[in-house]
Amino acid sequence: MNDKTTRNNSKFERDLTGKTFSHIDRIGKLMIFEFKNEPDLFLLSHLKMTGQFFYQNKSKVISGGGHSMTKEDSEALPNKHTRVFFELTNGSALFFNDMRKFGYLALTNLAGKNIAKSGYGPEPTATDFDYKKFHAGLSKKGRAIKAVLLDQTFIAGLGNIYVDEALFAAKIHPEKKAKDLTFKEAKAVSKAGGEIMLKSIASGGTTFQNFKDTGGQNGNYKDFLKVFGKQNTPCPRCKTIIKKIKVAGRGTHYCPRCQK
DNA sequence: CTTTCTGTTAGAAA
DNA sequence: ATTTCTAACAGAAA
Repeated sequence: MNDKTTRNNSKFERDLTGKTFSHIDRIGKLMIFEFKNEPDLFLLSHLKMTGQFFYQNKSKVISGGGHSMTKEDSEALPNKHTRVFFELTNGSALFFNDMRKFGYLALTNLAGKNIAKSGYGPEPTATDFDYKKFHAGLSKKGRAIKAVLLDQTFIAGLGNIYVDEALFAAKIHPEKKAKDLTFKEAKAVSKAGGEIMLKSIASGGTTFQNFKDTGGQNGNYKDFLKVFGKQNTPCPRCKTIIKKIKVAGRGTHYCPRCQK
């Protein structure tokens, strides 16, 4: 929650009190909450680096007042990283936690939601993802392929972990110029990216340090990672030691032998 | 102790 | 126009 939203808390509360969540949409890493009978009201939320949503049913929601610091209480919500929480009519609650405060919740209207959506490129998970168009786009980019894959306006949804994993799957060096990818490579890396995302979603995401899902569970995709965080260990394909370098300002892991 | 690193991206600078 | 760098923040690790 940034300062701007904090200052607007009372308006934020006023605008949402009595409303009913009806559906949660998404584009890239942006969550879009919709409301029953409110076609011109949307709640946008981005988790950025450390944002988390937690849902607790009635029995677990604390009612306030003094309590001892037991082990169980260490997971009590709200806690010091809780920026916003919603008390729902069935007695349960939804908490938005964000240690580093980069994430946000923001109310907007239909026009605002559409503007936000228009800033995103196609999703590699889409069944109609256009590989030809993707390759044509790459051919105009002189930067490293990794930088382009992280560019949400160009292709939506991939973050640092999955870009490294997709480049490894497609055997492409992260610093290779985007324009130098063949059609075959462009198709392979975008296809791998989409498949990796879907597999990760199916296993609850990647818990790198302290990510938890809405119910407080770790993600299990870390068990499937091939190169991310695997620097100084053998490549699962060729046993060459995985390297870690910096590309586009981000920690980048790759196999110097497999990825050309 | 200080420095560097971290799952993201908007906005400034080049 | 496009690309790179920096800042926003808190905490863990080196």
